[in-house]
Amino acid sequence: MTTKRPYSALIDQLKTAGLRPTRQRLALAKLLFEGGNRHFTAEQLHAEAMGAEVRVSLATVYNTLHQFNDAGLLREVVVEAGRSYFDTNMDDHHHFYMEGSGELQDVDCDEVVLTALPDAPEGMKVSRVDVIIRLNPAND
Amino acid sequence: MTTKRPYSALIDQLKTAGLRPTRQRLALAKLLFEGGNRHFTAEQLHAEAMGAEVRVSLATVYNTLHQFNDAGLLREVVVEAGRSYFDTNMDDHHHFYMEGSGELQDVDCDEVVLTALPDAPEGMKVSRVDVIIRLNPAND
DNA sequence: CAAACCGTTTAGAATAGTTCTAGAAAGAAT
DNA sequence: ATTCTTTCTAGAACTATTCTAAACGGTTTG
Repeated sequence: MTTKRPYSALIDQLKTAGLRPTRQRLALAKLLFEGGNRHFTAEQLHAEAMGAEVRVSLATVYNTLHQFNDAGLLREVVVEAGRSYFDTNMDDHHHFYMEGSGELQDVDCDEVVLTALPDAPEGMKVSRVDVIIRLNPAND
Repeated sequence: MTTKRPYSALIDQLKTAGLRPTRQRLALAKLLFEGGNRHFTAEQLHAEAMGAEVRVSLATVYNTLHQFNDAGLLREVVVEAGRSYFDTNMDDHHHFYMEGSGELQDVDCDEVVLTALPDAPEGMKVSRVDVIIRLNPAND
């Protein structure tokens, strides 16, 4: 077993990203990256941390999420004005968005095939292509 | 000339949508739909209205934009958390988004070809597919 | 045309989500 | 240990948006 150094992988990831492995960052990273991929808002993560043993301020949650985003450990998904979602799945993929419940669901990248993309305008380069499939309850 | 009934088309559109053609709605509709397609935020439209002859409250701008959106006269585009953009172009199309400047640009739908889309989950139907091509300044 | 009716507008307050601030705490360096 | 610097915190501030209650204005009716 490797229980002696429980979070060495996480610590290394943080260090590599130029982030000191503080108690708070480790605790949040643990919540986020242990177990499968997740979608959540800052408020949700904060509530979850408070519910668990972890005591972090909301400001720290926001800071940490942005730092993790910049470091490529997670990504922000914009589907709704006035609310930021984050996604720990860093594979190339897209999203279903349930407009009623506000729920997000991953769509594997091979299920959405983009066979044509326009050239970026002069002096610009594409940083990312987001495909959001908005869903409503069917009433058949 | 047809200056006698200058906005009869707009008036009819509003009536058809179940909206009374009030002074404010007509003035905003005029700003929005005369001249080509546009991207803007509520604040921008409000500022523009104030700059012109039109006196409308910000709350009315928000109300009107949502009513127009629901009526299918324009559509909301979500590209950035914490800020709503609206687009008067109702043709099927997608968007470039300049992450630096916050500018939006239309991408004709035949420039983005989606050859595969996943089935919507049970009991759901697709209401819209948004493709957002995020751009950054190239530094070649 | 007047009166009444109800949708609409308004200014300002309220709210939600996020960011900022200044001081306290805690890793890291010496 | 001491210093140095980054990070954390609570709470204030800020931004975009929505709500509220009262005033207004189209519209319909008599």
